[in-house]
Amino acid sequence: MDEECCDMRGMLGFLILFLVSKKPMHGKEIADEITKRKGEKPSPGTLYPAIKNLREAGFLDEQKEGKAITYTLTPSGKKALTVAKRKFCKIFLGVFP
Amino acid sequence: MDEECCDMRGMLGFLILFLVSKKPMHGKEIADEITKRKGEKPSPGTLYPAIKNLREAGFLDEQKEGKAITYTLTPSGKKALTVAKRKFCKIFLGVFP
DNA sequence: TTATATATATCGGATGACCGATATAATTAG
DNA sequence: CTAATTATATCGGTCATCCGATATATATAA
Repeated sequence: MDEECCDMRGMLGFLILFLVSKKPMHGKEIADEITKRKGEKPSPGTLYPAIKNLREAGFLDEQKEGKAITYTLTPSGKKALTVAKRKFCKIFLGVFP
Repeated sequence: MDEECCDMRGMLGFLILFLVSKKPMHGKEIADEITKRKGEKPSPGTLYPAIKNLREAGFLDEQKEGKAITYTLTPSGKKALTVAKRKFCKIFLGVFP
């Protein structure tokens, strides 16, 4: 909450699933894409635990490539995203032009 | 985070501003509308402090009517919502069909 | 080889969303 | 009138998002 806008926190796991559904990504790429959309870079302390949670929930697969770890959606991750998208669109119906 | 979907928490203040921008509402009405959209009722402990924060930020005006308090957007609340909507649409670009 | 840059990961702390329970206030029902 | 219902509000606690700082691991540069 600041002077010109309300707090826009939340939905991080959902956003990560959505981004990774578009193409496989490693952590830094996810961070960069979120930076682009939010205008602000998420800190490592935010991003990596969130990725870890999604992995532990079985929604993300990881593939180590050198020092980077590339994430893709698991089948249940795809299902979760489908459900989440439906929920999201219902909650925020009318916001998008 | 549950088994079939990621955590969808967040954006509560934004959602309240958006709902109130459509028509003046009292607390219970806001709760009912959120119930409709989320399929789950927000608890009083969630809703009223969030409304209070928005009021204190100057985004909501209140008008007591019997025991109900009807909320409307202040001019700066309208501005805040405009900014927030732009941010929201950018962050979640591509999610809505 | 060592030094630097870059990607990943964790830590302790803060804040908002969230809960269920409880309390208060006003209106309606009996 | 009293009792029940309904709307608002707070409380103590949990959890995810969020931060900046720090640590670890890997690749690249010198």
